Amino acid sequence: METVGQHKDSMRSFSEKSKKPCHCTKSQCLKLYCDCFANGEICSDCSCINCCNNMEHATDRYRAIKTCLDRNPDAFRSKINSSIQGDVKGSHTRGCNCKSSGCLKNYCECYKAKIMCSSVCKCVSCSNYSRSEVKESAVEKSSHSDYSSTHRTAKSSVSCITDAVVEATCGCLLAQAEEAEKEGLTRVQAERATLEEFGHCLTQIVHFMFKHTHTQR
DNA sequence: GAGTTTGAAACT
DNA sequence: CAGTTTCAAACTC
Repeated sequence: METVGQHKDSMRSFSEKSKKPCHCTKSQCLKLYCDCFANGEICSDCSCINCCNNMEHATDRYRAIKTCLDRNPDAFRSKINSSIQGDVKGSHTRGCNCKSSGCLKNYCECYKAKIMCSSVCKCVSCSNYSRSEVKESAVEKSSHSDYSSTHRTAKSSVSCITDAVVEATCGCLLAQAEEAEKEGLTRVQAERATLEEFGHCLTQIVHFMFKHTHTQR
């Protein structure tokens, strides 16, 4: 038999899209530290202390919202650009700044949003990119957290062809050549396959450059 | 559940 | 704008 409480819970989760309750203690839920506030929502069923993120404190709340908007007009906009021409991927508008998580834990806003890090990120030792897209990620990596490549190149789209990109491209070509050898292709066939791979690499690079001349700014 | 780690947000 | 502090979530034990 269903209890009243259970019913209430199911109604709640239905009407509130299972909003996560916050546990703020010091921010009064009036700063962006509070997820409810940051999502533009009123606290409900949270375990926060001294909460002012409700209609009883409407004035304080509006004032806090204004303060945030003064600081950043996009403060309440989604930080995720949801699409790149229908692609599943998105990108973080400001990127992350992770140092210790490798961008592989939920501390990382990109990882949490299930998106890969991009050139706007300033993360260190990033591992948040797809292995199957080594080429593209190498392009991206080279322009953010790649400290192994001697010095940082400017984040301009023109400087996409960095050491890391060259290295990744060579890696792809080598892999292709090895594969051709393993498959027992003739020399001509192998050369053709490798050249085609080179073409793919160039396409990726050009796509990336194009993409970022449009997404950045 | 307490304690630690983490990185965004806030502050200086 | 860079460095530091505050904060709450994520994580670990």
